Amino acid sequence: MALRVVKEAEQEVPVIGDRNLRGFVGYSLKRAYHLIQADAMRVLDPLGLRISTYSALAVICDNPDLRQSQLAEILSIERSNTVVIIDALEQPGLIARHRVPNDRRSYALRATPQGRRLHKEATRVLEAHENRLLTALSAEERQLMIDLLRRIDGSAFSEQGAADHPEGGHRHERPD
Amino acid sequence: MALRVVKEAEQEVPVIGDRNLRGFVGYSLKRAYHLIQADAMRVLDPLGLRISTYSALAVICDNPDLRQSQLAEILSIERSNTVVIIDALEQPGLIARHRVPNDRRSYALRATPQGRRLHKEATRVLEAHENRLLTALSAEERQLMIDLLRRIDGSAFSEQGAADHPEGGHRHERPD
DNA sequence: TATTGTTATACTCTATAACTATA
DNA sequence: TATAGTTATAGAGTATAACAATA
Repeated sequence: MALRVVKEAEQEVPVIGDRNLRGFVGYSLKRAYHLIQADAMRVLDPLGLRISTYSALAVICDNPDLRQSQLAEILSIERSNTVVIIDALEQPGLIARHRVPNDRRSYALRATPQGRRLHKEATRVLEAHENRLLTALSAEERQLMIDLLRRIDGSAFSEQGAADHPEGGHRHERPD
Repeated sequence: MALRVVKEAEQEVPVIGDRNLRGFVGYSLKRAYHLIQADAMRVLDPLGLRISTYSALAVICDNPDLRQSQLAEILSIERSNTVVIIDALEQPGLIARHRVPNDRRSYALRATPQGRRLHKEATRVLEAHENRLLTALSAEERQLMIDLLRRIDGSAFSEQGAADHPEGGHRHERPD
């Protein structure tokens, strides 16, 4: 009994927690993204897809004859990282790399019928997943969220003063 | 000239892009998070911090004598992953592991004066970073965004019907 | 038995540099 | 020379299982 009193005394439950971190959009973004991403991975796994391969498959289905570098630009990933993703989609026959007559450097990516079928099924699965995870938000709030996120994303290409500093693209200005 | 015409004809600029993916909150979340995270890493680097170590330092500063397992719970990370983070903070003397008299298994984490100083500076740097990246959003919209994200996060612990199933915490119910 | 911290390991996503073959 | 695809490699974050010390 005395032991229990001591235990409670030393436990000293923190009342602050991460309250101050919550003031950062980035921190709240990270937590929400992690939850959704983990569940998305879980529901895609039985279909043999990961988030990256589903995203690529979706873009390829919607943009026939896309080239890999265009895919990279659309998804904002590095060209080099598209290779393994494309490989993972081509191997099970979900997409195919077709040669382009006029430019033998590039491939025209096209989804196969199986790829389109799997894309449809995965999309249904993901919609159910979001409906399950986002019950706390109304349809309007979900759209509002997407719009706000889109504005963060879009502002990356026109930051404050970008027009005044035409040199632009100064990413790594290590001060050392 | 003829070559240029052919080139334009084959280029076939995609007009869809990721439009369908944009309908997923998870996708927009991922893109926005990635932008913010990359810039946060960049501005924290000169201070010798990463996002994970800054977050841990912030929580430790705000919750003196925190134990590592409590830190893990607050940040929603695995206990095992706190070890390397704590090490990275203890090594340069930003925090200290103090022994707890009543429980020799656990440590009481406390920030040093240097740790508190660096935390303050890093917080200023991160606030500037968010102000720079989130110019597209008003202060009210930023708070709205945080609130919406918090509701996604919070709903993880009280999904639909959770009140009816007091066992709670059923995270990985693999259907296989 | 249960819990705290720990180690080891693996997986996902991302970033960079350098190479090849074409243009 | 510039571009498309590729390879190799590294880093950050996360997840799981198993262990020793302690409760």
